[in-house]
Amino acid sequence: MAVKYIQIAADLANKIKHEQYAAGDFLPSEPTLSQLYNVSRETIRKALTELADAGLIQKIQGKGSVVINAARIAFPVSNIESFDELNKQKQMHAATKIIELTDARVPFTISKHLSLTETAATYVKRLRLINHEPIVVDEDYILKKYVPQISPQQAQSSLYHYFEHDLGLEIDYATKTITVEPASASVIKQLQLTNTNLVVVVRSLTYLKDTSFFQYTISQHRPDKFKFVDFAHRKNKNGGLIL
Amino acid sequence: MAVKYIQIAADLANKIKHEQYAAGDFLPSEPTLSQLYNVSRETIRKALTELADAGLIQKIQGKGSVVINAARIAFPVSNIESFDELNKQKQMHAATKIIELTDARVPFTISKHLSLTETAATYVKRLRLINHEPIVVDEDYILKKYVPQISPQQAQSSLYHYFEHDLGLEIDYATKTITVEPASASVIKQLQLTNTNLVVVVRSLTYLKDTSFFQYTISQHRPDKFKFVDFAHRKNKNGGLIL
DNA sequence: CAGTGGTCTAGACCACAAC
DNA sequence: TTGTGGTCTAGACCACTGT
Repeated sequence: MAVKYIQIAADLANKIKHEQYAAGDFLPSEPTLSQLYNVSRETIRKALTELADAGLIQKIQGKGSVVINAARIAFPVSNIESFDELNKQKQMHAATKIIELTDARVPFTISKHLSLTETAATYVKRLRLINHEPIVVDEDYILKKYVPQISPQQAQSSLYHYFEHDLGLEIDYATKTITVEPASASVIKQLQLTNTNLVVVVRSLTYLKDTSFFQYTISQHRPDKFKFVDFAHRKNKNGGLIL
Repeated sequence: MAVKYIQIAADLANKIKHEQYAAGDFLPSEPTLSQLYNVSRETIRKALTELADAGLIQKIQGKGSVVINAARIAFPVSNIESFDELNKQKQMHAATKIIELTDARVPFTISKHLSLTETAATYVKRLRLINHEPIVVDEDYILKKYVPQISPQQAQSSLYHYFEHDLGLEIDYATKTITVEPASASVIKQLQLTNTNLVVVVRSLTYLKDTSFFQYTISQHRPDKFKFVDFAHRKNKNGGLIL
């Protein structure tokens, strides 16, 4: 049996999705929900906080919790999603072509920055295609310390699935930068760029639940196929927590 | 006097910043902090949750809260920051040049999508320069319903400051998309693009605390000057809350 | 005023990590 | 087993929104 507030959040999210609570409606008040689900009010509040963080509702003091217009748009690359997960969600035909799979060391620019002691890694370079069009060139450095071996079969399918389900690694967070940069000749060829030499570069540093650095990824996207969707609450209204 | 858990979070954040708690260290346990600050444990937990959301610590069940390597990188465009706020943080010389300031209506592609009833807006087009280089062309549609008048002086400085401090509007959240698109001839000229005709386009829909739509912004960035930094916890491990 | 969400408490029990 | 964080409760008081 899972945790109550997650169950309640999932239940409410489902009702919002099926428009039992439509956009603009108010949810029942916290005391009411507390009775409905037969839990304490704090538990209801945790559930509602989940929904607010997910952008499904907006809490308004003195009034209630409003369901937000769920007109969200396509292809979110945020929140540490993998190519494979994206693919499932969007029901597109995806394919992966391995370009390289060797041993390597995490680039020095990264390892010095993180003061890594172990830099032995597996390097994987892959071309991602959607509906038979090349979209992304992914390069991964995966620390040997956590994943000693990666087979071509594993690189072919979802590495995340392999890491999480088969190896039991728990990925927790990532820092990501997005820039636009000129591509190398080989990447231009692989992505079949014609009118430009620019690609969108997403660099990710991925960490495990115990805060250890685990993976460095460089994704080079075709600029005409790239879309990043973000939902953000305004912050720093309070005590700061800056930098 | 502000809220306790925010104060505590700010205090801890400060101590982390000044390396009283260094990266890799564990914070005192929750019961210990509870005694130190003379508050209940739930209040401590709220403070720690703030720090975790901000990416300053990582909570590990059974072990404690670790201070995360704060080697975060520059120029975060996330979390609904304004050009002006960015400028202050980074201590660069910024300037704004107004290109256009007229009445207009929110573009139909947006208004139909949000089923707006009121579409009367002020349109502002501005060129942003950093260290005397053109960086961004911003176009804003601001609903007249909330901001009847915008003077050139106000458009020249920070509109956010005007909205929040002078008008008392409370901006709460935004949805944002990032794409790469060919620029118009005028934008190419304004941004002084030479080797490319591509710009990074950030489109934002901004909402107030009462969930009402308030502003639509289109920012066109010089690709060589664009950088987006993101910090994300992995989600969807729990009950879902998908889409 | 009554009803809403926001904060806070003092305790309880559970899940996990380390010894 | 001990100590850690994770969940949950039943109640309290405060701040804000409406009437």
